[in-house]
Amino acid sequence: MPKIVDHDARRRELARAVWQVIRERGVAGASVRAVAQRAGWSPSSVQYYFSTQAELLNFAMRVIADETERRADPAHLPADPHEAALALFDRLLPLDPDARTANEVWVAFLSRVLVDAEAGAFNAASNEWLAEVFRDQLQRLVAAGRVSPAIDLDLEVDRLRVLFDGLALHLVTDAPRMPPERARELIRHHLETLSPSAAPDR
Amino acid sequence: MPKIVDHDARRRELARAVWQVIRERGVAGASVRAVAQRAGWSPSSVQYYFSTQAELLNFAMRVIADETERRADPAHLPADPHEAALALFDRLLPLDPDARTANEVWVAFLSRVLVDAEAGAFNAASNEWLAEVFRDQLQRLVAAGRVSPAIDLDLEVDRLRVLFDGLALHLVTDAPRMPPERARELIRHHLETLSPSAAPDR
DNA sequence: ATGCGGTGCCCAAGATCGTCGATCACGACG
DNA sequence: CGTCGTGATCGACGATCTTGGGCACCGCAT
Repeated sequence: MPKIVDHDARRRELARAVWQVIRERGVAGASVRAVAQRAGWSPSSVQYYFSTQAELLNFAMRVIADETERRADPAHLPADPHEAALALFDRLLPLDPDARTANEVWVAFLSRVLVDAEAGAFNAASNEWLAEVFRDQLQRLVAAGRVSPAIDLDLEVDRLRVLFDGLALHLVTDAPRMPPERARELIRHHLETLSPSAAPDR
Repeated sequence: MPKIVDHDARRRELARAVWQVIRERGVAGASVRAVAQRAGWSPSSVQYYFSTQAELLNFAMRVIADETERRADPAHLPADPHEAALALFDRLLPLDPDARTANEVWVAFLSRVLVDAEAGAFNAASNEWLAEVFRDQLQRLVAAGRVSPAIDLDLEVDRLRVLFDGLALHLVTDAPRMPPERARELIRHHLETLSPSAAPDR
């Protein structure tokens, strides 16, 4: 067994190069050759770890999804459900530069969801995961009396999912009209409207 | 002046070929050659009308955007503001195959919004237009007593924009979990929650 | 009617890309 | 010290986008 290399580490290293190239030239510019050059390797070396370009891009996408899920770890959230929900959105929305970069790359990957079956599966799984997270948060808020128990949970989960993804999209693609503070305001307001004490005028 | 051809008509003809190819082979299959073959021309002829592939796809998207704006023409909307709003969303959301194709192209272009200045400007203008449309609708609903006059109009416009774009995104990228009927339901429910008579529990 | 110029269309070549096969370097183990 | 598998590379093929040049044809001026 000669010259043992940590394959997974090398693959993650290449994934980072993919993100950089995508941010600089867009997903269309994320050629195998460009990624290889960015990472300081020959195109053939990249192919040694990813036999196909789709495999490379899909892996880069999966790494982002994994990091996002890790960020959402409920371990260090505030005890109060309402505070916890707000904190969770702060972590999930692309409000800081790192998360913003991840979301820019994610937006770029969206085009592949329509074309690549595996990317589509990742996207579906990611949506499924987010639905679970939001369902859990809403249930906690209901249990704490911060959200009316009479809501249609499935419907509100979907509304929150859609609102969240639209918000993430606007934060990245329409920054001038959607600064981070505005996004926080919208989330706060939306949760407010679910409150049992919410007057219809507010 | 020899052999005069209506350039704009020819360009729209090619745009239609783009939609057909996208529907058959996806966005990735929308190569210049494939579009040319579909339209019955040589790749070079297409090049004569669109010097670059991005230009071709850009134009195809713009045509669809124009048609969408035309479809949103409030002239033939129902008189009742609430019915009119629902009808408008039916027209704007990618519920039928044509509108769906348009939105697939839109999703594919989202990645370019971050790296291409022209795509960015187009996206910004589109968002601006949509904000105006939604603001107008909300104002009509308020005037008709279907939406509480106490709402923060700017905030609700933004919430509706974000909800709408998230909905359009999910309709295209997560069709199994977001069928057209569910999208209609979400819109109806969201407008319901803005109603002055909306009980907090519903 | 006839030549001329511009328009519409196309071929061919250059550049880039994804992928495949063959090849080289090298270190661990027998 | 030889052998073999791993890591890394090069070269080539086909497909693609793009550019530059060239061909055909139409309509007006002469």
